[in-house]
Amino acid sequence: MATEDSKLTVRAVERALDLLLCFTDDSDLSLTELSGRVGLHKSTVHRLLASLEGKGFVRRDPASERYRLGYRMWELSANLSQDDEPAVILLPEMERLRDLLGETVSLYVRDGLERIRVQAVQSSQAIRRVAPVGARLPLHVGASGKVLVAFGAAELRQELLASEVWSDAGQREAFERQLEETKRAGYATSLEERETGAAAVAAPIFNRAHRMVAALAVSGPINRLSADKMGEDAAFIMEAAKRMGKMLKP
Amino acid sequence: MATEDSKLTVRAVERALDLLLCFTDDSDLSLTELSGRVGLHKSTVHRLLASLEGKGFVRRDPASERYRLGYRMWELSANLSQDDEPAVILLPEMERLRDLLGETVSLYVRDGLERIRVQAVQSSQAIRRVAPVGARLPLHVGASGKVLVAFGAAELRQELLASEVWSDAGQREAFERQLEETKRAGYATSLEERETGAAAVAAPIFNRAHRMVAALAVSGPINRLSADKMGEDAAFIMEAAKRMGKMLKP
DNA sequence: AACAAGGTTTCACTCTTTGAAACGAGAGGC
DNA sequence: GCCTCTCGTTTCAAAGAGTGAAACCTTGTT
Repeated sequence: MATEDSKLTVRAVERALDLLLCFTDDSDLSLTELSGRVGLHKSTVHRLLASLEGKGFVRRDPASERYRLGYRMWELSANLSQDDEPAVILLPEMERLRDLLGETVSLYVRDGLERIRVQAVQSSQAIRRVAPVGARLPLHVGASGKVLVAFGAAELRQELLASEVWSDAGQREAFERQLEETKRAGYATSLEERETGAAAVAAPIFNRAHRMVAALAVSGPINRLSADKMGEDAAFIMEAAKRMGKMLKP
Repeated sequence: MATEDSKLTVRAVERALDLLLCFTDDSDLSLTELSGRVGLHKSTVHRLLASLEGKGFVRRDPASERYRLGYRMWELSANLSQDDEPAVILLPEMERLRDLLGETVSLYVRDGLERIRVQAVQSSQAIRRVAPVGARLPLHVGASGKVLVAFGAAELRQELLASEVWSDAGQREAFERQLEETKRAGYATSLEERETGAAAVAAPIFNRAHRMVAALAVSGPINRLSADKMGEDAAFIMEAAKRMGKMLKP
């Protein structure tokens, strides 16, 4: 890939943010590790880290001298969940749906060519789908991925289909067919697409301006969520999604 | 103040982080607002925001076109609470203390010349101290501030006393006396120092290497937490703090 | 239609960032 | 005790990257 839009962004900033993103995989890292991770010279990384540390985005563990995310991140993350965030507003409704169906309920929003699980309530059953909030997942596998693409902007669909995520043309064409099916049915399903033994049903949530803002997903083990069962549950999920859409701000 | 260590940090990165910090006050901001806030030219801010947006740290509300924190922040904040974080490990003990005393319990760590409330469990009483997690507060007022300074590094104490936070020398000297009293007693109290009608008792939490890692505070309305009552509660709080210290990782 | 108020892009100047290399500071090993 | 290896920090010259004024575009308003 070429330099693309070399003028429109600031390289040093992007590099610093790449450093921050290293901490999604590991909680603490040394300078040399970070340097290797992002492929930059030690001195460059050191300078960038000093800037991050100065603003409190990164700190050094007093004992190990290793770098970790700083407390400014705690401060910022506390302000993430504003009252107008779907992840906050829809939580009670998600709990109701969880209690109704007995399975784990998740809420996804799209971010670029990926999706983020911004909220989740776990099933209380012994065998259940565990869904950590904050997880970033691909858009081209899973029920909510299909929903987010099928009911999203046409440009997104083009961009995803033209991207490099497909193992072969067959996979891409199968996905395209599933998109059509999703638009027709109003919901999507997935059987062991991303995790073996796991199944999911997902439906779009539209705000009052008829724009899709999130995907609501119910997921669990395949022996409880058979194809038939998912078809039945879909009605409840779509109804809940409709109700949720009316609760949103804009 | 002069340019200080002009060579050791990266200006563009610091500016970008300043932009991110603007979102602790407001959930969404326009380019012009941000530009005014940080005192930089629109085009500069635009370029920095493009970099932040490209990495997902900032996004634009599709409806209002205004900037907000992006979903990468959700992802990162989900990874903040590692299993070795005091804020996570100590939560059950904090709940026990809350049930024992019936008042709001908070956990603070120092960050620079400030402190962050990294965890809190609210009292269940109708009149109670509300303590949002993530809040950044000054070090020179409040019971936990005194604890964090009194039992912290000597350099920190020097730095704080030499800083510009004091309204007059009398205030600073009173604070120094309270530090001595705190070290002697093993805990600190505050009566309406930061918020009128609020009182607090705080004790240090030391890890097994005898380094102070956090301050444990119990706070409530001044009519329930009289000076006498605080003295009695202090024993429970110090005992809880001691127990908590043994639960920490390093 | 003309205007105003954001937001976006261009462009020349130069200041800032960059990475190699030198320097320090510990931690083991011999 | 000395040497060596590794990791973090600072220095420095070269140039590439960031900066902000200004022009441009887009959208909504009078």
